[in-house]
This record gives sequence, structure tokens and C-alpha cells, in this order.
Amino acid sequence: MTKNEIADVLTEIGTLLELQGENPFKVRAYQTGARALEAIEEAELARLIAADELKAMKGFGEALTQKITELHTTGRLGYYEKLTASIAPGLVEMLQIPGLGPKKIKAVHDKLGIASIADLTAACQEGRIAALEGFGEKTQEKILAGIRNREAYGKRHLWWDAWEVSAPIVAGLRALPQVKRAEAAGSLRRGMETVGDLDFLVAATEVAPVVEWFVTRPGVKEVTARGETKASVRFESGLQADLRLVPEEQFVFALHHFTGSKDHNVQMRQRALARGLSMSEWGLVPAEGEGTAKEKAERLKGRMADGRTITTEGALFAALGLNFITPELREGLGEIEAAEKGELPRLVEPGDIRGVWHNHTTASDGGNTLAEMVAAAEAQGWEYYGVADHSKSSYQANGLSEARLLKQIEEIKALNAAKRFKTHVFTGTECDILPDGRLDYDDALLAKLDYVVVSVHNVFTQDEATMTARIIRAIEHPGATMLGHLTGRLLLKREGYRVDAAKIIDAAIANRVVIELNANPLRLDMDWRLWRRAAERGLLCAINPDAHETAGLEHVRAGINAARKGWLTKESVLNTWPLPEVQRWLAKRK
DNA sequence: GCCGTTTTCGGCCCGACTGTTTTCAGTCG
Repeated sequence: MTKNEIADVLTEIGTLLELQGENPFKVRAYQTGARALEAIEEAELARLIAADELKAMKGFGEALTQKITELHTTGRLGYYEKLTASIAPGLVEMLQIPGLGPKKIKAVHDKLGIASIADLTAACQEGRIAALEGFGEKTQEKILAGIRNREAYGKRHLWWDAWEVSAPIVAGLRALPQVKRAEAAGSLRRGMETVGDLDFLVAATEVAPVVEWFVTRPGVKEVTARGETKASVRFESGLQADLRLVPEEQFVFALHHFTGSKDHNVQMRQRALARGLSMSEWGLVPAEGEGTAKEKAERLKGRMADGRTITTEGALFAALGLNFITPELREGLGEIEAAEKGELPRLVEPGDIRGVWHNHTTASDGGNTLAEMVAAAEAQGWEYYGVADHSKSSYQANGLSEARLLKQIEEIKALNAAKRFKTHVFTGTECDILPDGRLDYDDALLAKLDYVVVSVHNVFTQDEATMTARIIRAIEHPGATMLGHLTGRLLLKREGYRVDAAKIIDAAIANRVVIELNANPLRLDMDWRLWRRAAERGLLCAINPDAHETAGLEHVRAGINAARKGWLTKESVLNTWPLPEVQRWLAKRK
């Protein structure tokens, strides 16, 4: 079994134990074990197991080491099989219903024999849930509503869509006279490719008018919570948004708290405790002494016990002996260790981008002409711009025949010669990788282009080995400059085709081929989780908007988010290089 | 189940809100 498959089994064991009412810390041990496993390289895991060194790693004790070893060597685990057999699969599914957690699910199962969502629906309709101890009418109604809406409520949202909803709300909050500071936190601020819900954080002189403004936003379908410091709403789209109100002196602590992933926050609090401090959204206070962290924080008014004040996240990290960690890195994936050693990279920024590759025009399936696209690129202030329309086999996308591509090359040459735009235009193509790995144009034609993006657009159903070999053959073609969307995934819509990413990355490095980070908010492919290690080994990245219309150029921003999450510096991103350097690099590849 | 300048047992991050409760458990983030 691969390490990710093993991690999935460990996570599943955690969930099943939770439903059994097991010790929550035992449950957590499986969950943290799964995440720790994901952070290990596949080959390294094999070595650790062979050398019997896994148990020495943090997070893996006797039991997990034994189970991981068994899964890795045999692909099976008796303990897991017994556990799965003992728990109705419908119970796991019930966890998706808002308001239903393991305890309540266990209660309805034990007391009423409910083992599926269908059973649960019937029990609600017959009023049997409301009659249970610890349940009531409201809970029963909430469960029914949750079942009805579970598709919409359980859905995640593209970062881009969530950002478009959140931006006017942040601006509106800041414009309220009572509001001192307002930010959108959560996974949106971390730049995650998908977002579960929105978290707004506000420091205000008065709470009631801000809450009132928030719950009356257009598109709000229901108000699901409304307290002294927090209000929650659900929009028509199913997207949920939380508003949290804090005193101004606590804003920075709350901002950090509601930005970090669970793992990041747990690690930060553990670090604080090791220094005699207790950390929460209210402040960083002495762990010793009377009262809750909130009470201590209120007494200290944002100051440390030694009298220093903390008003920025930078000061907060510094108080724990850390360099500033940018929100995108707060995933609990080694950023705290790097911040401690002063080894955080200087990440690529939007202002570093000097040009983009992989864009379409009306010649294939784009919505704007060549001149319109280049004008938009110039308006972005870019030094260069690459045109890569589809190749002839992409009939569905009006791919260019040889003759039409030759004509486009001439058009672009004329455009550059006329110096109509300050932006230099590169001639390229998004050339189909045919099912057997050959390219869609002959070598002579490819040689006439400045660069070639090679991408898979059909026969997605090949098995992993075939697809991997197909893509590697294309990468090994001397004409290939960069690989388009590694997996072809469409976030929240379609799984990618199956590939061995590690082998493809190795091939790209060996052949000096760039892999793109497709910046379309629906793709963000290759996934940010693969970039850190790949770039360390020398892989070059191109952040490609894959724009089909002028507005699509804006998507570079989503690509930058993903690149930053992947720890990429500007040195690793081809489109931050100045034009002459890019030209030299391209010429050397010929 | 993991872990150890409180070290082989007894802890394990912290708080808000809801609903069902007369003081708190469960859920969520």
C-alpha cells in the first residue's frame, strides 16, 4: 500500500473509533499519525520500515508502527477489517449532517437501532428523535433540515468564488463607523484551493449594529447562530459565514487563531505551553494562575505578562521565538520548525510576475482575439506574454491545423515587429499529448515555435502506469518546454487522471522541462502539496493562467496563492524572470 | 494511542454557541 492509502486507513480507523465512543485522545493519535505519515516521502517510508526506525519518529508508537508496517507490507490490516465489519457504514455518512457528531450518532444507534440516513429520516418524521433524552424538537428539525440540504451544506467552494463573496463583506464591515479592524480569516486567508466556510473577524466599539448589518446581507438565507461575540449565517448557495467580534487589543490573537489550520494552531499552543504560556484567540497569557485564558487576557489587555504589547502577528510569532509565518504556510507542515531556525523562504509575490504562458485566443476556444489578449497583458504591466492555443487533435476546442498555426506565428511576428504593444509576445502551442505519448504536431513545426506546452486532453481512463508513461514520453520529446495541468483535475467536479507524480517530476527535472501550476481556480494543478519537495530538487514552475478571455488573466492571483502554499520562491518560477533571461533560457533549450 | 526538564502514569489546546437543561454535554472550528 502507498503511504497515502495507509494514511486514509488510519484516518478511517480514527473516525470509526470516534463512532464507537472511544477515548478522544486515542482518536486523535490515529489522526495525527495519518497526517505525520502524509508528510513522509514514499521511499523514505519504505526505508524507515525496513530499518525498523518508524517507531522513533514523533507520532508513531508501538501500535501505529505495527499497523503501518502490516499495511505497507501486506496491504491489509486485520484490526481494521474487524473494526469496519462491526460498524454500520451508514453511521459514518451521518457525520456529514451538521449538528450530528459521534456522540449523538452513537446515541440514536444504541437506543433506536438507527443505522442509516434513511432510518434517521423516518425516526425524525415519526418524532422518535425528539423523544430521546438529550434530544428535543429543535434538534430533530435541525437534523431533518441537515439531511435535506446535506448536498449544499456539505459542499466546499472554490477559493475564487468564496473570495468574490467575502471581498465586499470585508469592505462593507470596514466602512461601518463602529468597526476598527476587519479581516477575512480561515482557509480563505490561507489561500486554500477550496474553502468550507467564511470567517470574518472584527474589532468594533459596539457589537449589535455590526451583527445586524452582517445578518442582513443580500443572499443570507438563514441565521444559524447569534451570540455576544459570534454570529453565523448561511447564504442561498449553501456557503456558511461566521462573524466574530473581539476587543481591539485581542484582534491580532483572534486573527492568528482563526487563520491557522487546526494542526498549525495545536503546534503553536503546544509551543506556547512549553514556554509557560497559554494561547487562545484571546491572548498569550501565563499558563499558571487563577482564571481562564480569556479572563487573564482581559486583565492584561493585549499585553504580555512582562508588559510588552502585541499588536501584530509578527510580534505574536516573535514572542514564541519565531520568524513571521505568512498565512499561506500555516498548515502545520513544518513551517514552525523553519520559522524557528530562520529558514522560511522568501515566497513569490504577485508583483514578481513579469509575464505568463499558456493562454488562448479566438483562434481556438478563447473568447478574445490575439490583440485583445495582448492588450490586457500589457495593462497588467507584463513584459511578455505567451500564446498557446489548442492543437489540431483537440477538435472540441477548435484546435489549430498546421496551416492555421503557421498563420498565427506570422501574425505574432508582425505584432512584435510593429511594436504596437510594450509586451513581447511569444509564439507557443498547447500541444495535445496523444494517447501513445506522441505529440500532435511534427517536429519541424514545433521547432518554429518559441515554446511548447504539452497537455493531456483525451483518453483520461488509461491506468496509472500507461498514463505516466504517456506523459513521460511527451516530456522526453526535445520540443517540449512545459507540461500543462499534471492531472487534469477540476476541483469539486472531476478527479484527475491517475498519474505517478513523483516519476513525472523526476522526468521533468531530468529533461529540463517546466511543470505548470495552472492558475485557473478550478484546476490549480499541479497541486501545491507537491511543489515544495519538487522545487527543492530543481523543478521549475510556470504559473499559467490558462486564460480563455481577458478576465482569465486575473486568475494568476489564485496561482500565486497555490505557489506560496507550495513554498515556492521567485527563483523557481519561470515567469518572474526578466524577458532577456527567459529568451536566453529558451534559446539554450533549442 | 502517544509522550516525558512534572518521564512509565496521567495527562493530552482552547473557547463559543445551542439545546436541553436547571449546571452541562455535544458540536464546531
